[in-house]
This record gives sequence, C-alpha cells and structure tokens, in this order.
Amino acid sequence: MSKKIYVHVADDHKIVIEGIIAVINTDDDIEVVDYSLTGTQVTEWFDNRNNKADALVLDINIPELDGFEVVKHLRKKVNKPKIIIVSSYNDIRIVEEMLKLGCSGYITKNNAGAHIINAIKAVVQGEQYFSSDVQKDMLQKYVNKKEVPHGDAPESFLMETLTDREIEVLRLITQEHSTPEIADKLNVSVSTIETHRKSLLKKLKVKNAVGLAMYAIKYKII
Amino acid sequence: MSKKIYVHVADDHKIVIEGIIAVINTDDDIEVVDYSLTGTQVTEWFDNRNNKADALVLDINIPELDGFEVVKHLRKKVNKPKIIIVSSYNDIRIVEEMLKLGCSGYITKNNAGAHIINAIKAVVQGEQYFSSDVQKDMLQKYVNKKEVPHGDAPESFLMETLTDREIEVLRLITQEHSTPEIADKLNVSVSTIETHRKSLLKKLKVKNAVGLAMYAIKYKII
DNA sequence: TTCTATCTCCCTGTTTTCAGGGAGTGCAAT
DNA sequence: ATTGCACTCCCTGAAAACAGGGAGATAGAA
Repeated sequence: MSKKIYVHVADDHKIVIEGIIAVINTDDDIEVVDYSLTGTQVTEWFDNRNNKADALVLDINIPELDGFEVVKHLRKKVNKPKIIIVSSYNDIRIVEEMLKLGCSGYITKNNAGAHIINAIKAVVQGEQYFSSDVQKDMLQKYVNKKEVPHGDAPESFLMETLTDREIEVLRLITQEHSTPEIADKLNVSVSTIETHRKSLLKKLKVKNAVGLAMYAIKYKII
Repeated sequence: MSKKIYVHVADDHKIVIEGIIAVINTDDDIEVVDYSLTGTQVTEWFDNRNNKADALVLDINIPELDGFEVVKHLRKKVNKPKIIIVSSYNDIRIVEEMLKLGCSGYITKNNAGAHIINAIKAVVQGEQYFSSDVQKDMLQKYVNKKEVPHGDAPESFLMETLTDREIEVLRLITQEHSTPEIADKLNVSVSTIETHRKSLLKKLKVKNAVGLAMYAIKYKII
C-alpha cells in the first residue's frame, strides 16, 4: 500500500468542502487534514511549520486573498504543496494563467466529484491533471491557435498584465467611485487616475467603466 | 419512527449536490431521491407524475430557469413540495421575495451543512426555517423598519419594481452599451433612455452605471 | 371615470468619462 | 549605463453621464 496522501481543501462555501471531503473519504489513500474558508486562512495554515499537506484543493473564488494570490504566495515556499484548482469558470485563459503560476491540476465544479481523487493522485506523482471539459477547451484553443489570429482577443492575458495600481483603481471603480473620489482616496491627482483608467480600458479591451466592472467580476479581481 | 422524507436537490454544481447529499445521508429520516443541475430539469422532474418529493432544496443561481422562475412554476402545482432556498446571497430582499413566492426556508451556503437537516424537517411539518445569519438580517431589517419611516422608499422591493423597459435598458447597460447606442437599438430617443437611466439610479440607489451593473449581477438580472 | 403607472420626449446645466497626445521621476534588470 | 516599466501629472477637446425639473399619451385599475 502506498503512502497516505494528505490534502488541504479551500473553498468559501462550507457545503462544497463537505462535498469534497465526502468524495475523498471514499478513497483510503487520501485524507483531508484540514480546510480553509478564506485565502488568508490557507496561507497562514501553510506558513505554520507544523502544518503539512501534499496537495491543496483550491477554489479561485475565495475571500480576502483570491486563488491567484494564494498560489502566488505558496509557490515561494520550499515544501510547497501540489495545487489543484477547482473552479466554476472553465475559461481557458484562467487555466493558462494558473498553469503559468505553477498549478498542477484544474478541474471544474461541474464534475469535480468524478475527477478529484484521480487528480490528487496524479499531481502528487508529479503529473498534471485536467478534467475532461478543461481538456476539451485546451485542445480547442490549440487547434484554433494556428488558424485564426482574429480581431477581438486571441491573446492570453489576464490580470497579470495589470499593475498593482491599476488593480487598486479597478477595485475602487467597481465600488462605484468616480475618478475624483478615487484620486482623493489614493492621494494622487485626478489626472493620474484618468491615466490608469485609460490603461485599463485599453488593456482589457472594453469601452467604458461598466466593461471594467464586468471584467473585474468575470475574472474576479474583486 | 416517523415517515421517511423524500427530497430533491437542485444546484448547478455537482459538487455542492454531493455535499448536500453527504450531509443528508447522516440522517436516516431523509432521503435524496433525485437531483437536478438546471432549472428546467427541476420543473420537468416535478411535472412528471411519477416523481414526488416532500421538499426541494433549491439554489437560486442555476441555469436556464433561475430559482425565482422555478419557484413560480412549482407553486401552481397541487402537490407542490416545500421549498428551501440555498443561496450564496443573504440579501434580505431576496429572502423577502422568496417568502412572497411561497418558499418555506432560506439558508445560506456558508453554513448550509449545519442547517439543512433541521430545515428539511421543519418545513415538511409546515414550519418555516432560516439559517442564523438570515435570521439576523431579518431582525435587523425589522428593527430598522420601525425607527426610520424615511422619505423615499419604505417598501420591500427587488427587481420587481423595475419595469420591463428598465430591465431591458439595464441589460444593455451591462453589455457596455452607451445611451445613444441603446436609444438606437430600441428605436427611441436618447432622452428616453436617459430617463430610464435616471429611474434606475434612483430605484436601485446607486450612483452610476457601474453601480447598476454590479446590482444587475448581484441580483442576477443578467 | 378618475387615478396611477409606464413609456415617451424635451430643457438646462454640471460633472465625469473617454481619446489622444506629452512628459518627468524612480526603480530594476541587463 | 541604457532600456523598460510603473507611476505620476498635465493639456485639449469631445462625448457621455448625471441632476432635476416638466410634460404628453396610453392603458389598466380602482
């Protein structure tokens, strides 16, 4: 019998965690050692020397620190766990982004139950694992890449290309603040915020503040 | 021993359903007979004479037909099940709306696990059930109601008070369209759209288009 | 029938947003 | 040491959004 695999689970909804634990408990080789409901709980848990896990099952959409931030934090560590993303979004750009950040697996919530055990076993052995729908999208992307450079948005970019300041401004925009208000809050001139705004519009390829807000929600900057 | 309770569970994420089933299975009096991943699946299931359930555990945010539509459909039926809403949102206005539509219980996903069994048992006995955080909000709302009669809007309203036209405009706003564009699309004058916009800002108590978009997403007009 | 709500349109005026430039600073990497 | 990036600030000008009015037409409810 192989060595037991220890897993940490993070999701903002307790019921999802309970679901994941229920599924994992059907396999004797894997054990959920602890769970977190927020991003900071995850980082603090792994920052504690006494806590160790082979794998982290991580939802992108969690409060305080989102999935991206958690991954960025963890990848600096020496005994870093393998990370499997469990997400509602199967946007291929998010998958790419997470892979770039060093994640080992990506499965969608739609069929997490069917994949999660295999995913955990695969990643602790150094492999990568993707649920079937994600695989399909990746293949699709690969096929399309060679044929159509296409007008509107073929590039793979996410909030990575946004600077810290831009994200900060974006967040304030989604909180219904106007440019003068944001300038005041950040103690810079209105011109500066206008510049950030223009950069955001350009980078995210949207035409107005509503577009920024929708983008922020879709890719969960907020 | 009391009569067994049969339950149908609906959520767009399989893993959540698995979580709910795992929790419910710890109680011998309740059994999950089937589940649905979309709104139409729910209505079709209950429209089938062979299918019966005492209670429906329903997520608001499901595809095709959302929770509101499902409830509206089911309440016309004779042998309608008791409905317990399981939602990420604990906005008190949604709770009120669902109660008006005839739901018996409302629990948030944060602590669904702790409440779901009690909720099911309560509602099949004709009682109502609300998770602690929802109760807190309701109490808060009740307390505030009597002290501040407040000028402009004491009514409990959700998107119900938005007219069809306003919802149409709101939808177009969230699609990044400007006022002139919307006017063109709907074949009315720019002035008209501006009027609708002003009404939306006033009714939803937000200060700009971003606020409208955020509202639309939160309460899923879109 | 009167009352009310919805939808339509217009006016005046202010504020904010967007577009498209330029430009200086500091910092970090090569 | 130069290059690039992030952050800052400014200018001009046009377009859109917001605020707070009024007002007519229509259709449904009381």
